[in-house]
Amino acid sequence: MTAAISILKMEKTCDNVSQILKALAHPGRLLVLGHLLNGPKAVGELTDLCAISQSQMSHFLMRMKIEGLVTVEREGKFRIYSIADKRLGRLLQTIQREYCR
Amino acid sequence: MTAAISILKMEKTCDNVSQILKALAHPGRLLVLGHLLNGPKAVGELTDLCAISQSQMSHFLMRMKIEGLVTVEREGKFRIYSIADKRLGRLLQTIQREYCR
DNA sequence: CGCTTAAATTCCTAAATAATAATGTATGAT
DNA sequence: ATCATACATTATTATTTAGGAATTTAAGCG
Repeated sequence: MTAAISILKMEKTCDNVSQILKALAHPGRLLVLGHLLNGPKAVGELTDLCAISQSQMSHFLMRMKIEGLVTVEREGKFRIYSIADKRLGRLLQTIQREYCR
Repeated sequence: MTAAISILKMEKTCDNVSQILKALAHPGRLLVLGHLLNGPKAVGELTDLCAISQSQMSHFLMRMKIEGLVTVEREGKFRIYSIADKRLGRLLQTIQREYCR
């Protein structure tokens, strides 16, 4: 029974999964991820796009980096953030498809 | 450009979406929803399946009902909870597919 | 009616999260 | 070496959330 397997897996993974979802579950961070879904961006770009303070954006990004949702790479004096992996991309797309219409 | 549309929608919906995700983002509630994905269940059943206290389960269910994730109906002295809609079902399945393996 | 079971509600305390402001650090340009 | 830019870090306070215990409500049964 496939449902039973899912539950067994879920019992083992729900702590990690809920950590990930907590990192997603914020209007500001969700919007940042939405923009990153369109491609990697520097902090300043994201700050402009989301119209929030530099400090708050930095906190958002730090949090999401710690949780493994985003990755950074340096490019001169900029830092370019990206969606960390395909799984998150697919999850975000599902969220958009189901709830952003 | 479909991505731009998504961002516009996301700007409008991210508060609501993040509310929903917050309600999901808890190991206990996630597990409850996992069980409900297998079909409607009474509070006592869920309490046994998840091995948590009656009080905590009731808190979980109340929270999720307020956020519209679950629905209740009375059946004698039991209260039967269900996943509120297909959208949530699909979201949960995506979460399981991507993160519960 | 009084009792039991099922579940909700209230109350309380601890812990996590969020927001803002201020300060610090690395890089590139002059 | 100095300065501006880009971003991170720290500190602080306010708000939310979590969890447990106790109480309450509602239904069914003797």
